[in-house]
Amino acid sequence: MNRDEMLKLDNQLCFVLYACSREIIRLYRPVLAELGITYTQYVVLMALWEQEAVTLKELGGRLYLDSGTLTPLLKKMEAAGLITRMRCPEDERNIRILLTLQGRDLKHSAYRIPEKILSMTQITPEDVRHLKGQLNQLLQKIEVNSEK
Amino acid sequence: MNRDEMLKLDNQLCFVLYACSREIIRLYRPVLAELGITYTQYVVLMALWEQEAVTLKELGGRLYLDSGTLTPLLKKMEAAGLITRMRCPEDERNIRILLTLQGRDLKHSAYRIPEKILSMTQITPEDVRHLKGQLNQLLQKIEVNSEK
DNA sequence: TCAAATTAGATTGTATAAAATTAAATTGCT
DNA sequence: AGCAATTTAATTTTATACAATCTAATTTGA
Repeated sequence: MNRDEMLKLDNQLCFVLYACSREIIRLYRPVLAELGITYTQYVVLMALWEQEAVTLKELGGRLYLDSGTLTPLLKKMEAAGLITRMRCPEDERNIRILLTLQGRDLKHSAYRIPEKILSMTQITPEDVRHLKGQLNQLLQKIEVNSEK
Repeated sequence: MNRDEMLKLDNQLCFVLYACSREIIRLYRPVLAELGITYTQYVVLMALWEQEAVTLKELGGRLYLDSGTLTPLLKKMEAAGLITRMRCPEDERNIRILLTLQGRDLKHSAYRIPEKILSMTQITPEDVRHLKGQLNQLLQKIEVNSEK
């Protein structure tokens, strides 16, 4: 591939990732709107359904988001009654994120989401597994490299 | 996989896509900053280096971005002297996007970018090709399905 | 023991994204 | 030709993202 080919949009791994990510999130939008949440709020909830009482810092590490994104997002979710935020007594610098009953209950409505999205994409479970594995490997490589 | 497993973050194809996309764009940021552009501006330029004089509508279709994103972005690029925007004489509703000499010349500085990013990710050309193919297939499936 | 360094979170400023709305222009139909 | 329906670009509104900076709490080390 010559240098002009290398700059073509269709030869960019990053561009197809960027486009795919936005297009899939577009599929989620109407489905999540039924629960009154956005995609970012959905990933926060998934993280908390797995492990509650994490700090903002830990949550950010898990989701690859910093306090500049999370602080306003979590304040909105607190105002919506999904979570509570409280300073840790043992170290006042940390904020601990907890689910409210409402936030915990929302999981019941969320159970049907994965299947719904899967049916919209027509992708086979095997392809999902394969693709997910490759992307996780790529993510690992980037993490290792940017720590240097 | 039971329904609780299905809601785990690590089992979401969408989440790894979303995270990967943002992390790779993070790698581009310092590289593109040397040219004085952002990642979105870079994909606009790549599209225009391939085919100039497209309308805003056509550009949006190519990049999966709508006018709400492109209009302010293109105005900024015009202010930076990279492109010009002009109404089509044959159909005044359309805006035609043209590169300036400076915008066209920026391609010379851009030639070294793909290799630079590749070396930062440590991914093999074979893996890139494979992953790119799978993501393009997924993108196609989403497009076909959301047109219904 | 206390000043310096570190850390977590909040704030600020800039840049995307995308839905909804508005305004302008064109097209198709009669 | 004339006008209603359609198309299109731009604008507005809301919600992320993220770098850079700031503040307060904690830890470190001389």
